[in-house]
Amino acid sequence: MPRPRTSETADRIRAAAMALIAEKGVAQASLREIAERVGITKPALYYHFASREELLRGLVQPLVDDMEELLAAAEAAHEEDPQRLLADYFDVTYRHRAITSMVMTDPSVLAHLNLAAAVDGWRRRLTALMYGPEPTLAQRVRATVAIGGLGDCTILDLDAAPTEVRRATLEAAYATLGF
Amino acid sequence: MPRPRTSETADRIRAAAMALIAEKGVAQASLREIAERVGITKPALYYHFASREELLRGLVQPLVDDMEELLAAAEAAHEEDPQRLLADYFDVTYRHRAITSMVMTDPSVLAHLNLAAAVDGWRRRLTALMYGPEPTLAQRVRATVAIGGLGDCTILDLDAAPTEVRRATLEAAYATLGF
DNA sequence: GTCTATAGGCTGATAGAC
DNA sequence: GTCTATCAGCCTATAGAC
Repeated sequence: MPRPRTSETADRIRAAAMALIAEKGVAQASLREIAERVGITKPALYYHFASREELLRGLVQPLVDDMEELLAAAEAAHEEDPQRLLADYFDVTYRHRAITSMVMTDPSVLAHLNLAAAVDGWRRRLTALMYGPEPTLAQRVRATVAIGGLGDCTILDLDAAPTEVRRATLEAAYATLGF
Repeated sequence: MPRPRTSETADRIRAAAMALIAEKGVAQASLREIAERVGITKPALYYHFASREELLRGLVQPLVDDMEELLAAAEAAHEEDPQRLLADYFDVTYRHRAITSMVMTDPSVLAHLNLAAAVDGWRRRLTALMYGPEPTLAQRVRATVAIGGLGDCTILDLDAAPTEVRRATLEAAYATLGF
């Protein structure tokens, strides 16, 4: 079933799926309703995506790819500066904040796509870069609070300029780390 | 439809539902599978619960009740000590960590039970107690990181003594607040 | 690329016997 | 309190016409 690399309809389907999932969660976002919003019928979706799961996987892939690339680069460069690491992590989650928000609002996407372990791995790898390969309990807790809380802030509605939110969030997360 | 105040079967149903939701998320926890685990048939559930929604609501109610009670008491006493407030908040979430974990793993329960606004209100009320009624952007961000990150820690598997996890978590959250 | 029609399975929920 | 039998409604997915 050869399909074009990029399809305008496929993009509209993805956009409709994202919006619907943000509103009602993954499980409630049915192909019927997605098709309805795009203005086509349900079977037409199957011309653009082999299955519902393939559609969902395509939604989160940009975030997954960028995060893996960031961590691989940081590990290769032995990047140890916590402020730099937090900033890079924030920027990736913020760039894909529509996806971040979707995932944080309904993490069952991760379970359904077998991505929960990957996300857990991101946290552990980030912690290892900042505190070394065998962090203490206190260090693991501090990293968890900083990274988890940072994620909460990227999706928080603060009616403030993004640059200010970014600065305030990075300051708060850095204070948590206790360096 | 008068039913006994406490029913051993109802408790077993709730336990099975909690376990199943923890494993597969709310949407995937069907009445059929819950009944199967309890060892009864699906219609038998309806003797104990009027609907699936009533069953779900009963699962999270203990956490909701305790948290509302904690906040009402803190507000009545004009409690302002951040360390005390964080500790009380941690203790409630930890006491109900099975529920906390369930909610954080799959927040769509909250949306389905119209509880998302309530949880958001908890964070705002806690922030107001610590920083006053009109916190700055930096203060709101710090409170969000501290409270959100604290929640992450109550469900983190750290293979350490609970008292140590508690101490480390409260230290990290307090450091975030920047007092 | 999109359609109509349909298969087959799962869901929450109810009726009524025991 | 629990059962069997059953309902309508929703789902993902496919077949085949245009």
